[in-house]
Amino acid sequence: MVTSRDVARAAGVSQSTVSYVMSGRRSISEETRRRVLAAIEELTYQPNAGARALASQRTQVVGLVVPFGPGADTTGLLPFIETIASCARAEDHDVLLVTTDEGAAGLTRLAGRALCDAIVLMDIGAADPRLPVAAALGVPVILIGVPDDSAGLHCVDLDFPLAGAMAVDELARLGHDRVVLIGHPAEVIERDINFVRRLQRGAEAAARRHGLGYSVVAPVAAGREAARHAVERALADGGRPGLVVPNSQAVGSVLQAVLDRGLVPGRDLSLIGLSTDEAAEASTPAITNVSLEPRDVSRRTMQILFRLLDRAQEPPAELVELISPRLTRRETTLPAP
Amino acid sequence: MVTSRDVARAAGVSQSTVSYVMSGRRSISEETRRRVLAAIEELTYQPNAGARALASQRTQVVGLVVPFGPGADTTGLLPFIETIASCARAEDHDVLLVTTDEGAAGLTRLAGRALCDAIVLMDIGAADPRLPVAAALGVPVILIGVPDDSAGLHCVDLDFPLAGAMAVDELARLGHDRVVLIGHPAEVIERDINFVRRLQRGAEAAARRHGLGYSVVAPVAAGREAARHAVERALADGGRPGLVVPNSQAVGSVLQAVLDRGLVPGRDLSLIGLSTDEAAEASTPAITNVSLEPRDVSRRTMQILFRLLDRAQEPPAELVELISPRLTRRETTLPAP
DNA sequence: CTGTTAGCGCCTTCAG
DNA sequence: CTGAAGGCGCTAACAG
Repeated sequence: MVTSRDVARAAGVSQSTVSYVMSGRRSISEETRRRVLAAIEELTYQPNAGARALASQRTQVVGLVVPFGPGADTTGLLPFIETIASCARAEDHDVLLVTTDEGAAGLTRLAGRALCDAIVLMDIGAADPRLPVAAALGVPVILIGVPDDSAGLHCVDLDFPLAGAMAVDELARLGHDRVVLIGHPAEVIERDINFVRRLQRGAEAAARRHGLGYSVVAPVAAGREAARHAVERALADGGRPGLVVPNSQAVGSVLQAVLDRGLVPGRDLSLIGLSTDEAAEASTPAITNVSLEPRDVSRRTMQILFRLLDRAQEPPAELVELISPRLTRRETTLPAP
Repeated sequence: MVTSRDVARAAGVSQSTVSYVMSGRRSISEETRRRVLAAIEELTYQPNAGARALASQRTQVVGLVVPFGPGADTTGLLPFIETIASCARAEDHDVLLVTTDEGAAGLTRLAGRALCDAIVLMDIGAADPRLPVAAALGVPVILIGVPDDSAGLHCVDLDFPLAGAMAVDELARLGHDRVVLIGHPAEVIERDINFVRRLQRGAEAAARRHGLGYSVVAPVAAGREAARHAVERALADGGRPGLVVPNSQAVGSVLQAVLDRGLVPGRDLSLIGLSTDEAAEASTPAITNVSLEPRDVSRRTMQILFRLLDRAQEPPAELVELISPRLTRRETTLPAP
């Protein structure tokens, strides 16, 4: 292993000078700077992360807590991880992966062992038991997801009320006279996450604005049978219904159930999913969707995180940041009138 | 921050005793042991990871290099990551995520900065330029995927020749008289990965054994049009063809293309995909598949990794470990005769 | 502008 | 069975 002392010796300077050349924390004559950099290059020196963390109290690592483990919804998770990793690297940080099945213990470990400088927490429940722990951690924590009470922590999430409103606006524009939301399975609602409610609120308000009928069909369990039942009930009342399916996992089977009834979305009715663009495009027919914008959400998260880490900069005053979704028209909605 | 000195003071012992209690590297009287553990509990002491790494030269971190970035195939990646993280935690290790778009630089960084004790490298190309670098790293590296020349590194992967043979065996059993492989898009073959060829070899040998016709249709580009063309060519020669699609991403559109021709898999022909079980089950109709067994592959990988880290234990003599796939009969293959 | 020095918190050899 | 002490490699005062 080559240390900064080796570099110092090779460059004919003191060890601390090497350190200062690397950090830029004090001015160095062009001459010695060059010599040191040459020696670093020559010896392919790299600073020891543990030693640096010990001395500087900064690990250059971001902890990322992701929803793995039994019962977790991992659909569309990858773009989040990817974007977070990429943003971290852009600031010369690394990402340490922790899974939600460790619960609060994972958080105390990250902070207690000084494994990272900040934590990104995903899969936030409405009353997530980890939040009080997270808030008392002594390390900045940012939530992806909005709980009922954020405990003073910064949150970033999709603007779900707006997502609901956008879907309904579009259905109104296409001439539908009523809107049906096909909800989540009961277990998701239980375990999770108030984004469903937030979306419903937005959708309902928009429906009222447009004077459209509005209903929610009882949550769909996983699987095709349940989707069939839900669609049956959704279509039972006649009229010209537009369907909204705010559930990445269910969109496919709901679409299939509609097709199985001999109805063609895009001709006989409209269906708008809340899902990743990837999934929406991969489907046949391609689904008109409101995107979850994982990349925008992640980017904003990391932006706030690094602002929190630079004590030079003010953190954003607003604790809750909502990212606007994007509606993409594909094949499952009627053509514009 | 509470240090081991604080614990020592609270327990009325020396700091080194605390260290020995935690590591178990020398015998401690039951009495002092109890006192120390009580103090640790009381103060909720956790060892500082940086300090420990610096002193012990072990980080308790596993580097995981995953295929993110433009052009990477991330289908079915999550179960790998999840299983690797879980196995790491089972040995009190953490996982540091690095993306393939850093290339060899990511590897030298992991090792040079002493960020981890061992590295798991995914998305291995047939002649992966990172391999010589990886082999000279001074840190154990394990590959998920089998390159042409493993450079002395341990590899774990699905047994693709066997996967090809299993699919063909099944098609023979179901009474088909010829087998068509619908290959990968040219760009995948280029960039990647010789698993396609390995699978083809296994499939071809099996077809010969059974006296079946065997052909490969020119690679499918991404998208539905390409799938349509491929299916057209695959079915052009008549007979009773069985299709094998060794491409998670293409299975869906190939299936759709078959349906669009008015043919029903499971009635008019058979289609076997090489894909995750999740994707195979989610599809309508559910796809008979040969699974990629990401969990088995990952578990074996981590088992080897920790054996390499315990210099007490012998590493496995065999460098290349192949995991057996599993064929699951679903709705896209004919009923057994 | 540069060098010297004192830790950061823990592991581990050496003494007892 | 336990304590004292040196050092892991780096940062950041403190001195010049």
